Amino acid sequence: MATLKDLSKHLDLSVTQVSRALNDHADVSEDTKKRVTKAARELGYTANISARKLKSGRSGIVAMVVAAEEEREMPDVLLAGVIGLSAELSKRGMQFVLHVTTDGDDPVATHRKLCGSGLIDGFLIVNPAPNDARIGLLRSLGVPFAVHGRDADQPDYPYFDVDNHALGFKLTEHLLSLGHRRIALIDGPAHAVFAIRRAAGFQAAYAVAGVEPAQGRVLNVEMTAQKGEEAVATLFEVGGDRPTALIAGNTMIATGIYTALAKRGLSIPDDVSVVAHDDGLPRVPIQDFRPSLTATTSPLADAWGPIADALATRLTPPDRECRQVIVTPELSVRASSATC
Amino acid sequence: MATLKDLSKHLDLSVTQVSRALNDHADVSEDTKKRVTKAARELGYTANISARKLKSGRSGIVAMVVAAEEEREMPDVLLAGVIGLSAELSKRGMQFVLHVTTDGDDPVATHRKLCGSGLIDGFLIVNPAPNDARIGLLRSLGVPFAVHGRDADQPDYPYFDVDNHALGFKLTEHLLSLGHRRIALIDGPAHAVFAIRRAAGFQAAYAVAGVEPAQGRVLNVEMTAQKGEEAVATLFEVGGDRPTALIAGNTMIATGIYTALAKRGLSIPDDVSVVAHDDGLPRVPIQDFRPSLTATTSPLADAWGPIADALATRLTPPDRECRQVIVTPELSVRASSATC
DNA sequence: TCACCAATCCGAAACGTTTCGGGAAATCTT
DNA sequence: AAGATTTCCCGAAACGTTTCGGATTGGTGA
Repeated sequence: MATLKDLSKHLDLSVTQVSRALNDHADVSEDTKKRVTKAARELGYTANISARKLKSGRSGIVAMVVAAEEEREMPDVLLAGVIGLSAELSKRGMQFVLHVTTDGDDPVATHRKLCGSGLIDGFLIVNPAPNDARIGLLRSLGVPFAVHGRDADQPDYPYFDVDNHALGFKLTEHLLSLGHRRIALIDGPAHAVFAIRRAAGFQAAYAVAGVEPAQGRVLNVEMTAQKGEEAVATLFEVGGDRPTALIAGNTMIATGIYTALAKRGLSIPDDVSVVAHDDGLPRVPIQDFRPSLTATTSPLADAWGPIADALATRLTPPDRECRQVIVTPELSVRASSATC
Repeated sequence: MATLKDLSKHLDLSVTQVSRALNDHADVSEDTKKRVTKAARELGYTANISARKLKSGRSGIVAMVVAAEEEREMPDVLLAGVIGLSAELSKRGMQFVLHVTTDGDDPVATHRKLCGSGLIDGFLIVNPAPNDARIGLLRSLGVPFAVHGRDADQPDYPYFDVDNHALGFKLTEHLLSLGHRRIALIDGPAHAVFAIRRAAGFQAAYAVAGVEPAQGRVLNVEMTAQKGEEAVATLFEVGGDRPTALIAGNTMIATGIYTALAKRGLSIPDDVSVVAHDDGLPRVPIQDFRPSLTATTSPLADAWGPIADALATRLTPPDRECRQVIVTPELSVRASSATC
């Protein structure tokens, strides 16, 4: 592989000047910049990232640590994240290290080790828990990171999040306005912040409508069709107090709900109204639902670009900008929700 | 972060000796080795990988490049691969870099660039094409790599592969022995070596049985339930020459076949026999099929360990062993296949 | 007593890059 | 025409590790 020294010999310039030319510094003439970049292309020069990192501290590599069990919990979402983030980072000339921890070993320890290994510029975190330990560690170590979601209301780090409170509120408010009172929210695991916020929005909608909130129920499950089906089973086996409307945390759960209700001979929306949040997962497109599904929409795919940007700007001195984005999804009313 | 120099000061030893102690060299006393490792643990020392790579050429990082469109084609398989490989490499103290190329840019160029970036020890390649260009590049560059599958009969590189010819042969032979003559193989994309080999095994079974091979059909599709369903539609719409038996390339395709036949009111195995190859994908467990599915089985999960080993041994001088493994799956006859 | 050997240790150089502190020549000010 | 400024350039040091070639012991056999 060609090195700076090779280039400098070939061009009869100092190594210094070649380096500065390639990094587009001010005090090198336009002419030499052209010559240098041309020669670099011809000789197939690529900067040695190890050497760069060693000297300057920048490698352009960011990492994400995911637990294998977490992968199993929400495979589609994580897959979308891995692909989306990796692609967006590649576009920005950065590289993406995915580190899967096997069952049993601690993600926080893994972060600590990776920090010490001296080749990673920053981290990406998805699906934070309340008061997330990984975030705590990275903050205390002063290592840059960006988060999909957030573990507090006013975080001091860059993130991209959906307004999950508003999302829960809108879906619930819609159903309440149609006259529903016994509504069940079937959403992701209770240890996920997004589910907690959505549940809060759900409660808030009851409060604003002046309806006794005890009539609402929240079920926390893994976000798969299978679990959605089981949740419906739980809700409808238990005698008289059946819900008249269901809210699904994503379209996979909604799929499960649709099949479970069909199995029971209950029709949508005549017997039960169903609404959902749509992440835009390619595997379960919302157009495929019959009857068409009333839903809030905010594609996961929209998140990866901003998150990559947030981390990239965070990494570039001297400003170390802290970019924070919250998007509020719109509600689209379709055929799956009707008056009670 | 603590460095070797910090340790050497703290222990009143030379940097050299600390390094040699940590790397378990022969000419350092057992006593100092103990002292050094203890101090390293206490001070939280982690070797700086950039520096190590720069000097010694070893970083412990291996990369895999996947194209985004390929991800879309076989999401479950690729996800399983990413998780499995990452986990297995982590176990061996190595790290796994996943690089997703966005639509349009060339995977081969990406490999070349990564080779030049000076931080990757070797590559993993999955799902090779016949005469794979990535393999050609890495070979010519002398960069170590290991392959899941193989692009030739007797490759000169480390790999782990299923005997896809035998697999296609066994499934077809089974159906032929039950009296079936019009058999359709619905398998992965025509540009994948595994599908080509299976098709060859399919043809070979016809030849050995002395049956006119023109009665068999091979369909190449993306390996999803959706595409499996569509394939059945193609096969059964076209008038009189319907197949009496179907072979599915994996359990996702088999799922599609089951639903498509059910929709048409065709029963398994009375009207149509169905057999499949089972990759052990967690999403579509073979136990869930009704009637139970006759299949060859070889879990993808069994591949990642051997592949990680193959690459790891390949990377360790001086021997640079070339480990090559082929497994032959067994056929389990169940309820989905019967006499014609 | 002396050379010799094994067992431990160490200094210094090197990997390829960035960056600090200057320096020479050309151009501009007065 | 002398100083000030701009423009372009360079040498050398440093990042943290590994490794080469030797150096220092204490002990052994002649």
